[in-house]
Amino acid sequence: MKKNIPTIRDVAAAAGVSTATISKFINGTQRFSPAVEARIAEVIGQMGYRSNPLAQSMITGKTKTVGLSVLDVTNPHFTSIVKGANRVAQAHGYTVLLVDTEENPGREQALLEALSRRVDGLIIFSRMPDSELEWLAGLDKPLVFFGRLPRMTLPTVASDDHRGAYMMTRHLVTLGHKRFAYMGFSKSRRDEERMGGVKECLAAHGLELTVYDAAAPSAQEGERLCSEMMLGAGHPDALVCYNDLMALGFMKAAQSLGFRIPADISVAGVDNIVYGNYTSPPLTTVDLHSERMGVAAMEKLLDTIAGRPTEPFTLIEPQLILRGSTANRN
Amino acid sequence: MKKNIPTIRDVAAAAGVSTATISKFINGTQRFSPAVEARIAEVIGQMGYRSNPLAQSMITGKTKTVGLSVLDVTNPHFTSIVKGANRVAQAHGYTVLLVDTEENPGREQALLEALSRRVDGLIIFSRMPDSELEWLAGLDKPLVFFGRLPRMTLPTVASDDHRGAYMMTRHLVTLGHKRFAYMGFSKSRRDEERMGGVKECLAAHGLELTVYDAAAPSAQEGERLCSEMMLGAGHPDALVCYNDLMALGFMKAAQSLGFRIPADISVAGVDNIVYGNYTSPPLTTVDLHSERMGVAAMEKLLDTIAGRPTEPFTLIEPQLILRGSTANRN
DNA sequence: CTGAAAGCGCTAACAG
DNA sequence: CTGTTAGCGCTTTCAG
Repeated sequence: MKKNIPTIRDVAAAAGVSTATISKFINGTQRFSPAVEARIAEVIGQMGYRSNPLAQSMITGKTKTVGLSVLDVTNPHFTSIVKGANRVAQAHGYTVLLVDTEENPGREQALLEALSRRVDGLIIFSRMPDSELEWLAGLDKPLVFFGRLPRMTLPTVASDDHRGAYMMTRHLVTLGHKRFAYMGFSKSRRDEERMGGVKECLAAHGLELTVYDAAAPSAQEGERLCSEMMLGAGHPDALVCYNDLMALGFMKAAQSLGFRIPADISVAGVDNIVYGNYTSPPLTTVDLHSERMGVAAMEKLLDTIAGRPTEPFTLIEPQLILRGSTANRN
Repeated sequence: MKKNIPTIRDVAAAAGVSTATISKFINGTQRFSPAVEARIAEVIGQMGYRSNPLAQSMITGKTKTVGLSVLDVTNPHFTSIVKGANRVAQAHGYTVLLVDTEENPGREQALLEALSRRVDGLIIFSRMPDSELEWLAGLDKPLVFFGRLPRMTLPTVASDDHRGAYMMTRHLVTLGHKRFAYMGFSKSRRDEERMGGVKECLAAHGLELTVYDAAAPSAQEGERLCSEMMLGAGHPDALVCYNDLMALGFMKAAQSLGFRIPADISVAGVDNIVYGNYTSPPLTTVDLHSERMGVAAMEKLLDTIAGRPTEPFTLIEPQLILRGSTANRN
């Protein structure tokens, strides 16, 4: 099974030319006499030679590869981003190397460090504290970050979470809801923005907000927090969740506790993951345009790599998606 | 922004030792006098030196990195596999580089080719025709393949799809269903096995099967095929889908056409994706133990890389998950 | 204990 | 058109 992988030297020898010639031929850097080209092509063909990208990268400093690091490949929001990024990268001849960091946040730095040296640029979705963000710049690679940064030192792509949450809340207020709850995930950088949007809107209408905090942005946590929220004295009549996953979990648990959605409580999520379509009732949500975020981030990265000028900050506008999980109380 | 990344030579010079010493120190290959070690550590620290993994890999031939190629990161079945594989890899100090091939099957070979030279081994989920499988072996890398192979030339991990489908069908027959339909996805290697399981069971009970074929293993296709299946003369009373995604789509479409599930038709999927829990009714399915498959594949790969002996073939047993989308007709 | 030197596989001037 | 000659940044004998 140990086929000796041929090197450029083997090929050169077999074809009776120099390694430089092979190199130039492979990369199309230069043309040669038909006789030589034919010979080279033939030898390469029968030896099954492929240039070693590592050696190639080491000298050119280019890998035609970009890294994309996400928090959880299991979350549809992130996989949509991946889809978008992938499409753009492929169109430009780049390969995307995906890394899932959530399994072990402690290893994130090591992971990114390792990845950064193997790619031409990085797109990062991270929960890293701002202090460590400095460190990212030290990687000395073109880099695009997801989310709003306090001091915008890195090129970023972000959704307008505050606005999305505000819009959703505004809608629910208009529908006549009075007792609001927000199921958040405070470990996320964006939780604050979303909760802020909800609060700001409620404040403007003189309404209160009860906040619940999940340990993970998952359906399971949504289920877990449900009984706490619904079985106290006077449950809320409108719930905005940090994301759709949590909303899905909540709805299931609420329904199995005997509550009707949206009759007893309106539920809304954020992300517009595709599975929100398949629940009963289907989930009202805020579309953050995940895929478009992936596209924008990859375009920005590729521009940076190519030395093209780019906007340092792209904000993607949210959009309300109204479905059956919210009702009119007027 | 252009920090000159320090090389081993810079460090050696600054520390007043040779590059060889630095190299050995970094890799812990050898110990040195406390004085020297302290000096080196200090210099490395303040220069922020990190060895270049490319150069390192080029010479050692090891990357401490493995590639995992999946058909669609958007499909929960695959992301579960990723989770499992990731966990094992990290536990062994390996980094997983994930690649999504479905966007462009035509580019799959190029993608794998590129990836293979950058990693110590590969785990591949592919729709590649058997003829091209040969080519994979030619990559000359430790490699684990998902699915049953005709001529088992590669180490593989597979679910027992035939058995799972048989079990599910058996259960539906026992429940008293008479008119069976199978919604397949013939482009997949596993479709045949699943359909075979269904057919074999039905044949044993003298029952017929109507087959529908989807263009993609997606919820959207499930929705699309629904009207065709349900609005003809005499619709089926039991449907087994190639996967849960298709089942989800079908259920939604059927319900919006006014059918009740499972009263009018029992629906079952395969994969046991988490979202099957959040539909109404929740989806009956066959758990293929995706995550366990990822674990098994990664263990097998790591064993191969380390030169440890391994079973060439691992079969993961399926398990029936009974939920509300199937009913008793007796 | 420490260093000199020979490359890994490939590209990039620079000659011819 | 084609070849020579330096390395890229690092590891690894092999001496000292």
